Amino acid sequence: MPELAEVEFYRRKWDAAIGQRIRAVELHARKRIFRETNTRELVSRLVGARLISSHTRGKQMLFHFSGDATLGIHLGMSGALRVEPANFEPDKHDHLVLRQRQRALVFRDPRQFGRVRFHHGDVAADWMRRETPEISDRRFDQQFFDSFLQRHRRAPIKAVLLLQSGFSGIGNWMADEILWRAKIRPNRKAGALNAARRSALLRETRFVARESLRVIGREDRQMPKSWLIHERWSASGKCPRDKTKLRRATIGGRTTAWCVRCQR
DNA sequence: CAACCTGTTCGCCA
DNA sequence: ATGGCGAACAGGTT
Repeated sequence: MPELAEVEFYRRKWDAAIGQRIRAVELHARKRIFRETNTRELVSRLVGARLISSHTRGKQMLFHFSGDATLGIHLGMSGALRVEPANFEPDKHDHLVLRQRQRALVFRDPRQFGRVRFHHGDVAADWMRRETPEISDRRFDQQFFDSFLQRHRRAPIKAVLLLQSGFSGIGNWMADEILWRAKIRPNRKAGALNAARRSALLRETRFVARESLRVIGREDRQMPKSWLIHERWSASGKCPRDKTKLRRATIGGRTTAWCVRCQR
């Protein structure tokens, strides 16, 4: 499931563990999820360390532990974080288990498009750093937005919205939602949007990011009925505005749903 | 049984 | 050198 707001939702699941010591770490170093990660160091540094804090940068989660240790988790397409009782027994897709006295912190990812990283030291590793401003950041302004679209002017706007180097945390359903709200056809070239439409697109990008973060924090997380997300999966999906049957096609390498009537 | 999937990275090409 | 695009990664679900 994981895009911006869901990543935030999963990150918070491990908040229950803050301040507590890790007593044991269980993983299988050969799994793809640990590609290019020093798992021996991960285990040796995390055992005995306390979880101090965590945050997200786009879809990347960062968990900070005592002793300058940072665990990075990316959920990929099918990843999830859970908190389980102390006697939890992992199955084959539970790739990482951090055991505390009262609970087990679990990372599960059947498809293993996600990734577990580890870094020790007070100087940040490349994967922890990020030049890209978050959508909510003041630096994500019209100037940044316009120059990013200009740089990718030959690509369809849908594909541009999926580039994490500009739209931190935006994924497939959010991109469709943003374009639908801004009434822009997903296959329109990014460089073909005039100033008024770029302004609308920035506004709707901020709106969708802010609203999904606000709503998805709750356990019964459902976006409002009026949102495109409820219609975009079924073949019979209709535009929430004018009830036109949605069109579906692959744009920017992903399945895209849009309304041919109100998106131009 | 086949098609499909809320993500990223790589190699090829323009 | 930079950007666009299709393929590959893998297993569960429809």
